[in-house]
Amino acid sequence: MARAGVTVDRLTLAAAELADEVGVENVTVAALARHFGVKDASLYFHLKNARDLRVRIALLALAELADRVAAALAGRAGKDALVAFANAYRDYARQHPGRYAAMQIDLDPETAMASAGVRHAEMTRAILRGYRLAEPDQTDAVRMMHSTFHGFVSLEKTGGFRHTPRTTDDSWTRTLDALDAVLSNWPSR
Amino acid sequence: MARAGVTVDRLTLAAAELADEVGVENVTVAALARHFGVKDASLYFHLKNARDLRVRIALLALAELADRVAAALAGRAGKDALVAFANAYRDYARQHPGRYAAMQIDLDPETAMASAGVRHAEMTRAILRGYRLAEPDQTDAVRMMHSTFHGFVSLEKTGGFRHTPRTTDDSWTRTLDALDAVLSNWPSR
DNA sequence: GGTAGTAGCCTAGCCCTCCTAGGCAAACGA
DNA sequence: TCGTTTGCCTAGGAGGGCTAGGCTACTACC
Repeated sequence: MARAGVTVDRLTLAAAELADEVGVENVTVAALARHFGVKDASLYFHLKNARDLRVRIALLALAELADRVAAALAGRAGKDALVAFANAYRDYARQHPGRYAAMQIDLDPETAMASAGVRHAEMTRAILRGYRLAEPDQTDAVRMMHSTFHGFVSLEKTGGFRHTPRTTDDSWTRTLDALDAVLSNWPSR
Repeated sequence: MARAGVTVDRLTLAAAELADEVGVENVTVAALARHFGVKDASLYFHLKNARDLRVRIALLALAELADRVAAALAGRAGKDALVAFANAYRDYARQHPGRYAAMQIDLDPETAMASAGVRHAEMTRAILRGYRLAEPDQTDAVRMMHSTFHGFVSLEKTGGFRHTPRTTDDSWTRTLDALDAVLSNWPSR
């Protein structure tokens, strides 16, 4: 009988698309096998286990996001760079809710170090060059930035902002204004 | 044979404790049934389904958190209130990781409106009284605050800050300083 | 205090997912 | 063309989610 031509990469991509459609929690090895017209047991030739699959989705998403952020950041500095970074981040999360959710998985340290998350962290730090912050303020600022972005995006997604009529887009713009303001004028100890 | 004396409240509490121990994703109806020395099918007399159980954990957590925040806020104003709120929030999330994770479930609008999440939102807004912000800045500031808290706590938990030596406690303190600074000096449009 | 009704638990059983063991056939390199 | 590897298969066990239908312990009311 003809082979389906399954590879780990095709598997990961299909899983990522499935995640965006039906949510990560519904990305199962069995569903993926059905998508390829193959028995679920066959996929264990390519995958270690179900967690392995989710980790691969997360790594794919991290790489894609880092690419997008890098493209958005090219040739920009200061607030311009901050806004471009933030919008690339939020847009990715909204266009790929499943991939974004998958990214939140707890990676073990070695995997995390080998992932595009490192590139991501470096780019975040690069933005702060425009704001002239020395250590340890720089680390604190990086953490605050990332917290704000991630927090906003995930609250927006789970409907945490639904009870107020104001559009989330407007709040997002103003939050970035505020972030730019603190970074420009970081409080001293 | 003697009855186990299972009630929805006891079930929810046990599930919340189980969530803190083994993670929400491992809170199963079957595991809960074992804990009460009862068959899993019996629990469907008390619960609609597995999702119902998770929603109940979320509602319990929201109520507990709102209580803690309310206690922390009593008699405080300005930055003092901001810091007390933030610490109550973060402490709860760290002491009850499973409950906190359960809180992130997507509640349907009616359930959300009837939950302690509303109280929580009101208290967040109350803090801003000390900063004299008019609408719509107030809403934007509430959203930014909540985003920062949630983002920081969840990144801290999933290990997003592990790659830098600086302690998360220090970054947290400085993030609150920065937040206080922007709220005190909210940028105009 | 007997008894009807209901609340609380049971068994049986179906479907789904995860995963392992062992087998066979297609594709490929020598 | 003939192994060897690669890719898929069947069979099956373990465990979670959930339904249907039945029995029993408790409660309330006459």
